Formats: sequence, structure tokens, C-alpha cells
Amino acid sequence: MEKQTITIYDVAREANVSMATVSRVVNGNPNVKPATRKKVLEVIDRLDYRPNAVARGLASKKTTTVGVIIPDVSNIYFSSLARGIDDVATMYKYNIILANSDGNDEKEVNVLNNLLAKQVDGIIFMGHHITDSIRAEFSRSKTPVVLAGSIDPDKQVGSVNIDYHAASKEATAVLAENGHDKIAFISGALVDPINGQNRLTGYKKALKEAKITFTEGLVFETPYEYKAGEKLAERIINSGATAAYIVDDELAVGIMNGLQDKGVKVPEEFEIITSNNTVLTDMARPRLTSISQPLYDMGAVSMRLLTKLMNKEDVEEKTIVLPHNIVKRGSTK
Amino acid sequence: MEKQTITIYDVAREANVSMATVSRVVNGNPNVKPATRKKVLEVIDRLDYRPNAVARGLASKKTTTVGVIIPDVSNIYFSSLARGIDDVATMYKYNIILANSDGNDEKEVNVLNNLLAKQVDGIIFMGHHITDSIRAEFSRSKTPVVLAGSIDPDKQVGSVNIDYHAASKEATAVLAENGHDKIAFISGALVDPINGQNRLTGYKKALKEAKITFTEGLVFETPYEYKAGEKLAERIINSGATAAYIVDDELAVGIMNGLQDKGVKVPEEFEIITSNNTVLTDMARPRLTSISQPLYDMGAVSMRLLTKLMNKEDVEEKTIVLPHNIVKRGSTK
DNA sequence: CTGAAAGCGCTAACAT
DNA sequence: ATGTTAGCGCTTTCAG
Repeated sequence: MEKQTITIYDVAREANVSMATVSRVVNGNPNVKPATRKKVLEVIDRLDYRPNAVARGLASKKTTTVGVIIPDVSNIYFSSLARGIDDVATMYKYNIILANSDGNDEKEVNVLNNLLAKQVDGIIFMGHHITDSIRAEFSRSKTPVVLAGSIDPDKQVGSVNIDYHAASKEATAVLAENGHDKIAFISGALVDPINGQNRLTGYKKALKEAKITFTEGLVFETPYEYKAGEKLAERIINSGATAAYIVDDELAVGIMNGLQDKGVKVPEEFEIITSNNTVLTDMARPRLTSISQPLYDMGAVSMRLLTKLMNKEDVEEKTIVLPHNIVKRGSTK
Repeated sequence: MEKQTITIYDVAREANVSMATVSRVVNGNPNVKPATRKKVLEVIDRLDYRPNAVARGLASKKTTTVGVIIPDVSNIYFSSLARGIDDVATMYKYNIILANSDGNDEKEVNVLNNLLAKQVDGIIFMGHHITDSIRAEFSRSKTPVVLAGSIDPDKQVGSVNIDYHAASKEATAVLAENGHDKIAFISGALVDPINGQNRLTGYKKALKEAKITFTEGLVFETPYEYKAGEKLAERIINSGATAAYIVDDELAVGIMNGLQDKGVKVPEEFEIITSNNTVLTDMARPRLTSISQPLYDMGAVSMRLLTKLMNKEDVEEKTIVLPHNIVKRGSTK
């Protein structure tokens, strides 16, 4: 015999009240006489009743779950953001449906539609760039969206970031002040606005202020992978660079190890500044100087912003820029 | 005016068929005449109809979502498992609700109940140990459960692991063969059966076979954190150990760096074998020799097993042990 | 403070 | 091959 699922109706019957009343006590509605509440609670406990969130979702049109689109959870940059997101979600009684997109444009759209079909109350999107098709989907639905660590030039949806332009300008300036005039800029795809626009222009600005001529040959574009960094070392040496600003920690560790494996001394002969201040910066030897991007906080703030949006509260500004700074460690002098 | 959500009923009306027929084409039921299917599909497209997964879930009692309980997504060990889980979930059209538990017993139970309330079709649990209360919850519900990288001495639910006993025995044996007789065993909480039972006994077995006397003083218990490893270095040196088998990569990097910061040469004066073969083993210098635990695959296989369980297929064996081996790198001679 | 009743949008027999 | 009709378990007016 199948174990009978017990419903709000069973509780109502056993407690000699209506379903409405049971619903009220389950939802903490104050309009219930304490005595009735007590009676209902007892029955709930006795019957071991568990509200069915799906039914509730259908009736109330709220699922208390939000969709999180992430390029890759196993990447520490994104998983740090995700952790901040989930902690705040939990705090506000939301669950998150996590979906990996591999940063693949088509997959992102599929995943988004899937999430929307599941009636999520909101979406947090992480990715390297916002394609036109995904932006179209965003505006097609009325579900609130927040970008975490991702730039939307159009500012149509909420977003939480640091000032990437300023941060990379500062990082580059540190290197320039240390006397370098051949500073490499090493990033992922330059078509991603965060790299090709915000960061690269920050880098150029710093060069200009230090009266250093920009050289195309010092700009490197590569996958965000440790191995890619190791391999890139040789080309960097050949470029004549004596310092580098790198946009990703895993990449930076790869480059530094690659450099050192080839006998280049860091920081004596080559200085490095990386961008994400993840735990990797502490694990490397020498430890990596880094821009500190408050990843966990960025995730947390994104989710907090989303709760406001879902609640239809007024938000003064839905493009949030968090503070950053530079943490000096052993990879710079 | 609110944007009216369009339902299966609207499609039925516009296509001059019944809801049932629309439902059939949406669900790929073959019992539909091609012509009707075409007509319905056109209307669906024209109206931009999106099936509501919540309603479907309520009616069909299947949500096509599984709950994933994870101690911490930002830990690379677990996020690697999670990635494998999600990839296979996607393959089988499931979504995952990800919930961080911090390895906290009480939170695990809360989170599990929350997931169950959301009517997930199955659960994947990751954690350092299975408490009695969580095991009680598992058996209370009829929702299938699979443990990923976690041991259940009772074997009541499915699980996917490697043979931790054999693996740590082999790792310890390598160290013994290299001439060490003071080999440290460094792990997280020994109350966790995976550490205190499987791994520790494997370690002892290897010592015994190498005719080395077991010494309590060479067993270290510490949090799974980089910093904890760095700090532990001094105590390890004082213990007289000249080699160590370590159960976690982040910890291992910390210990190795701590040792080297104090002038101990690895592997010349101290050899290390770690356990998870994550990307960290490649990032460290020297690179870390490691047991290779196929994390991504373990996640993937867990999810595959869960799909079978959810489908009520017969599974020959629900305790799956995946193969492991040892990858030699620079931290051993 | 409590109850009655109408859905929420879809699936799943059961008919035809 | 297609339609009819009950629900799925809960929330939410609307009455009283």
C-alpha cells in the first residue's frame, strides 16, 4: 500500500477547522485565535504534516526559489559568488536552482527558459558577457534579474560589480610606479566588455598617465585556465614584458609558475598583480599581490538586491558598485 | 494592466483542440496526428506559450528537480563533484536545487526538509558524515537518496565513492617504501568514518605491513583549511615526521608551504602525498603527488544512479566504488 | 476570527 | 486519435 500523503485537508478535518484556518496557521497569519492555533499545531505535529511547496507555488504564484546561472561552479571565482548568493537566499527563505552554462550563449538561453518555466521568482546571472539574445529574453519576461560580477552596458537589469576600470588602472599604476615600462595586460576574451572595455581602458589610462606608450604586443588574450597560463609564460618572456596585470587568479598562478619554471625570478625580475584575491593568491609562492574584489559580498549583495526587486520595493539604484582595493603580497616589490 | 499569462487552455482554444491534445504534443506523446501536432505547435509558437512546470509538477507529482546538499560550494572538492552532478542532471532533464549545509548537522536536517517540501524527485547528499538524525529523515521519506563522496556504514541509501581504505593504504605504502618510518597521518575530524575508519585503518595497515610501529603522536586532526595547514607545519616538524599522507589538497598545500617557509625541503627532506588530485596539486611547487579521486565522475555517477532510483529501475548494486590510483608528482621522490 | 468555494495550470484516467 | 472530467494541494477572496 502506498504511503498516503497527508494534506492540509486531513489536518483540517482532524482539527475540526477549515482548510483556510490551517493555511493561516501554517503561514503565520495573525488572525487566528491562540487556542485554535494551538489545536491545529498539535494535529500538524501528530500527523507529521508537511506543506507541499509545489501546490503552494501554484496557488500563490510564488515559488520562493531563484534561478542562478553560472558559467562553471567548479571555478573558484564563481563558486565564491555563489556561496554569497546562497547564504543570503537562505536568510530570506529562498532556495536556488543552480544551472551551469559553460558561458555558452545558446546554453544560457536554454537554461534561462528552463528556469522561467519552473516559475522562479528571480534570476541571478553570472557570465562574461550579455548577448543580445539573452538580453531579449530578460526583457521578455517580467521576472527580475540581477547580474553578479557581470557588466550590462545597457543597465536594463540590476547588477553588482566593482569599478573594473578604476581597479585595473590602479593595478597598472602600481607597476608603473615600480619603474616598469613594459607592462603586460593579460586577460580572457577581449570581446567581453569587462575585459575589452573596462579593464583595458583602465590599463591604457594608467599607461598614459605614466607617459608609457601603449604597445599592442603586450596585450595577451587567453583562456581562464591554469595550464593556459603556464604555457603563456614563454610568449610573455619573449614580449620583453617585466611586469603583468592579470585578470584571473588561476591564470596568474599558471603564469607565475611558468615564469619561475623558466628561471625568471618573481618579483625581482618580474612583478605580477592579479585580480580576484581568491584563496589561490595565498597558496602561491610568492603570494600574489591582488586587487581585492569582494566576491562573497558581491554575491550576497546581488541576492539582497534581487529580494528587493522581487518584493517590488523601490530601489534607489540598481547598478551597485562595491569598493575594491589592492592587497600587496610577495609578487610585487 | 497585468500581462496575462497564457495557459494550455488558451492554446487549446486557438487551435480548436482539447487541453489533453495540447498536453500530448507538449509532452511528445506519439498519439497525435501529425497534422494536429503541427497546428498546435504553430499556435504555441504564435502565442509564445510556455508550459508552467509548477502546475505540471503538482498534477504529475514529478518536479524534475533534485536537491543537492553540499557542505560548501566554494570548496573545490565539493564543487568538482557538483559540476559532475549538474552535467548529468542536465543530460536527463533535471534541475538541481543547491543547498549549502556548512557540514552543520542541524542545518543539514533543515535543508533536507526544505528540499522535501519542494517535492524534489531525489536527493544527492555530500557531507563528512551521516548523523543519526539525517539518516532518520532519509528513511522517513520515500524520496531516493544518493551519497556522493560520503560513506554510509549502513548502506541504506545509494552511494558513490572510491575505496578510501585501499587508497590510503597505498599512499602510505609508497611513503614507507621510500624509506620513511615516521609517516604522519593528517586528516580532518576523526569522528568522520571516512577519516577515522576507512583512511586511518588503511594507514595503519600499511604501517603494519611495512613493520612500522603505529604512533599516536603522528596522527594530526585539523580543519580542512589552507591556513590551518600552514600553521600545523611547526607541530609536524616537532613530531619528527619526515613524510605525510594528507587527506585534503588545500590542507596539503598549506602544510607544504608552511614546511618550506620554515626551510624544510620538499621532497628531499619531507615527502607528501595528498588525496584529491584537484587542480591545486598542479599549482603547488613542487607539484603534489596525489591519490587520484575522480571527483567529477563521482558526481556524474551519483546523479546517474539517482536517475535510475527515481525511475524505479532495478539497480544491481547501489553502493558504487570507483577506481582510484596514485599520480606521482614532485612532492615525492 | 473562521469557513466556503473558486481557482492556480496541468496531467491522467476514462470515454469515445 | 481526441475529448471530458476529475483532481493535484494549496491560497485567497468573499462572507459572515
